[in-house]
Amino acid sequence: MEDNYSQWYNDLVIKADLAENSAVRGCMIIKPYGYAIWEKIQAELDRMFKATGHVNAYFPLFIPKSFFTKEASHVEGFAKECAVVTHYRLKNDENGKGIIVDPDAKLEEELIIRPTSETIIWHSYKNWIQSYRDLPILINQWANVVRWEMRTRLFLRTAEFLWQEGHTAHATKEEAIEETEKMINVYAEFAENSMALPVIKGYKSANERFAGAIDTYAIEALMQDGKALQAGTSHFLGQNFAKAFDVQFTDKTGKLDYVWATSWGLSTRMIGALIMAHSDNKGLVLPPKLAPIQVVIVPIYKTSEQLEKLNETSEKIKKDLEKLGLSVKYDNRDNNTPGWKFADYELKGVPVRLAIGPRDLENKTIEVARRDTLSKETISIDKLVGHIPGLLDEIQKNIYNKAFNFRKENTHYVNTWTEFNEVLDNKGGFIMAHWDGTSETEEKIKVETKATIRCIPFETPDEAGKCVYSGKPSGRRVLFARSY
RNA sequence: CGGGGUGUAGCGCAGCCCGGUUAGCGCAUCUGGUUUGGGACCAGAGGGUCGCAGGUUCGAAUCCUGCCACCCCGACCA
Repeated sequence: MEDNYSQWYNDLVIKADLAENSAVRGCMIIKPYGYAIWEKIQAELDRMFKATGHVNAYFPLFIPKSFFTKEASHVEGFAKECAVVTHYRLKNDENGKGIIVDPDAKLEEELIIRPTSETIIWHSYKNWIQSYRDLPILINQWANVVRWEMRTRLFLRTAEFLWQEGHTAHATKEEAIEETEKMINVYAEFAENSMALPVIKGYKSANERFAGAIDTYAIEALMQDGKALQAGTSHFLGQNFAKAFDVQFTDKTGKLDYVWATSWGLSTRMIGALIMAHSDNKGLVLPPKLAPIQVVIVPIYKTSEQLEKLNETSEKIKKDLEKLGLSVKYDNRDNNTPGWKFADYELKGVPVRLAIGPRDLENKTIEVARRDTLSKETISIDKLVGHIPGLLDEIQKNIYNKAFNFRKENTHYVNTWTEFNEVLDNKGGFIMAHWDGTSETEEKIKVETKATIRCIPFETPDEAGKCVYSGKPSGRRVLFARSY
């Protein structure tokens, strides 16, 4: 494991052409290649949301301050990290000091740049919901949000980030809880199938719960440096927001009741997760399902006659692979050597690289290289197109298995406080340990070790034990880790 | 907001302690040529208000004061 992990990671991101720090504190520029990864993530999630009955909509970036004050715990949770718009105009300074904010253009009510959209959305829902016939509302929005964090980290915690946020309204508590569970399952399925990232689904403890939620479900993933990353959350909001925004409906029996709510979100942090879960010393390793370029073809030649012949063969291979729905790049730029291109596409994480030269043309062969194992084989061109789809599947599986085994090896079942500290200091990773269920104990553990309860896993067997900290009885183990 | 560190070419850095020619190196860029099966080589060229503002001095990237920005470690968090 790398000691200078964060340094290595920052270098990688910059070298990999993914992002660089902008002049604005804690914001990121997502360069085209990084954005292409986000577009793949978006496309897959959007498909899954629609398959589960959701539709997309868009709400304003600006939220009047008064909206925020309506839900008490929500304000408390977000107040400390809001960017606020106070004026709407600039003017030339009379003393010639350039452009200044026009003091006459002060807004009567300040506008908050959304850190999340519950408040403005529930303000709208009030007008959309009168009867049980208006329910459920199942809306998702793709948006940017701003959270003025004290400390930022590229991809993992930037001041502005892109995400999707789902906001649903339901007639019954049961239906809302079912929705909350459904969406955490969608996230888990996405993480495991598309991102090749094994995750643990579970409940958040009261301390870690979303501001304004009754219950928060989360998926937690383990990064290669032994730290946990919260990869997606789904919240059961109860009737908190409905009450705060006075959203009532008439049910089938004619009785008036408050609406039940959920919200769920997943952000560009996932790009960071992808990088930190799968990368090696040569750069990114992208799972084929999310790779903007799945196959790259690099020609090797000396003369322009050779290149012409290679162009012909390569373009045909490219077309044949594209017919299978694959994304293929043929890189015959002559300003870089093949060796340079090999290294560059490895840095970018392209799953499969094909190299073809005069020698191959003679033998009717082609070199196939895998990014995940860095292995190479030479196969007959005739068999190539039939070979690639299966190879991509295999790579996808292999990346998942590698991450799964890593997590398995780094999940420690500990029973004593000494052991707990030893594991944290020497190995890191996930710790499954008993906990007495109190916020007090959780807080003490956090202060002493920086480890928090990542989640109370859904699928953990009942097991009598004693709290690793207080020694009080516990009915099951929970997941501890140091996290991002 | 507390503790530490860094600001010198597009990027990465040396020079600063101990002030003194025209501020240097690697990568990248441009031109010409030779190259191309794992990050090519040779020759030449362009590119700098040394973070900003004061001060000390005959003379400041270098010393002093103030400010600003960024990074790392905490508190906060997706």
